[in-house]
Amino acid sequence: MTATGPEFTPRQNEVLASALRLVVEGGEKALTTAAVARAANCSKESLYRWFGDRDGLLAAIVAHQASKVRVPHENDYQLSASAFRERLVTFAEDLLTVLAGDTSLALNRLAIGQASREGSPLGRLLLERGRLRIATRARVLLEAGAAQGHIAAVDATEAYRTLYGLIVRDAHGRWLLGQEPEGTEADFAARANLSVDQFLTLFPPDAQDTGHPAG
Amino acid sequence: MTATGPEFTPRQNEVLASALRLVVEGGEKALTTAAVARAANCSKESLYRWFGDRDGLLAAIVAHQASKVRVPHENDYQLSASAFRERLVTFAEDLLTVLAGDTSLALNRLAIGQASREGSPLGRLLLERGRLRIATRARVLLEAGAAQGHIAAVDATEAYRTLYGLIVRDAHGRWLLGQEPEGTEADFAARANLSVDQFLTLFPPDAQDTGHPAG
DNA sequence: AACAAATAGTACCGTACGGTACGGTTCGGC
DNA sequence: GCCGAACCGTACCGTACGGTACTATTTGTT
Repeated sequence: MTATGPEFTPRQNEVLASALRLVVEGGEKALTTAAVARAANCSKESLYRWFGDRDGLLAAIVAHQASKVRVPHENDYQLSASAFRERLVTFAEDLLTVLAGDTSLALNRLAIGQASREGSPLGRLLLERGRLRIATRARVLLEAGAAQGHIAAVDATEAYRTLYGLIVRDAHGRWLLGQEPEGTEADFAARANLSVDQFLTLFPPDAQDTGHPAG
Repeated sequence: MTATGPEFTPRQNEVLASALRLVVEGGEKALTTAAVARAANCSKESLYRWFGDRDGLLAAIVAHQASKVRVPHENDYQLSASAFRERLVTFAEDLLTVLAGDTSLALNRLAIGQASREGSPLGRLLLERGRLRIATRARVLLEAGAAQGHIAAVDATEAYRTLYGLIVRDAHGRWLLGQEPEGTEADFAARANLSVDQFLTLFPPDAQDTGHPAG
């Protein structure tokens, strides 16, 4: 059951924050138990007592940070078309900002680098506690928009994935591979606006009940 | 200058193929010099003579495999609208098939896992010899299509990135994180068709010269 | 046949790192 | 003030791995 989060003591959170900094700055290679102990002013013995082993520490880092993914739970109903569009644009900007951030990139690289192992628990953690939450938030918004006739009423997951593709395209992949996110905030805003325009073009509100917006 | 590829001897290619198998099956952790030497029936000394050090071996693996990215250089002109669309669908299917493949995923994971290092040569290698080639091929196709009036004549790079986003969405990210590509060939074909439909909706041929297809 | 170059196989070295043990210190409970 | 738990800091251990050295064997050349 995992009880939705044993969480950690404040001290342990401090240590995890230090460990996260190491990962962000130097990648997985920099995350040795000795380095964490030194950076966090704690003993290796404590690390092992708290997190079991190195893998447990990695998992704790990801879980700790992913738990900070707080999606704003706003009321999406009774939105005008323009307000709905504004919500989508904000979502797009937030998504780009998060994905281009040091922390997100570092944790994704960490989890992806370990994903060859069977089970790939880090990847699952990131998928379930990071991406899934964001996707859920967006789906709620999209379903509300559909209910109010702002967009075509189709499968929210399909619609969300299309929206994601239009917003992110291949940028995340390029960033993960080391290409600098040259995007300024203004660029992100422009990208967000354009992708939402495109999304609304593909899912126009007038479609009566056809499941395929572009068929 | 790098002379577009010093390439390797047949024997060295054999060794690189063995090394690639190790990476695909066990990730970077499985790629120890001893394991490569054992798997390829060669000596560690030869490995170091040929590839310099472990990083050189990694780079050689990526370069070797990336050099196999052979984009079909077809004649894209004098295509009917339906033939042009068919080309796009084929491209989409090929892209999904490649990205979902074991080898691509393993090499991307490898390069991404190392991308924290400054310079991230593996990432650059993959970007320049893999993604860039594919993008170039697609851009040529798109420019031809635009020249023949099959799609709106806009910046080919922008159009390609949108096409990529519509085809791949967040699937690549999920796969990289360890989620199984549940897609069968039929699923890929359906996805390819739908994404091309969406793309053609966003870049309709009738637009005279507006740079913004959805603005 | 003689020789040189390349290579397989193995043994070896140094180090870095995961994990453990231990002494000294702080801190809360009684 | 006393005790035990938790914890820091450090020292320590075993191993795995990157990289090197050496020998035996093959291969190609003259």
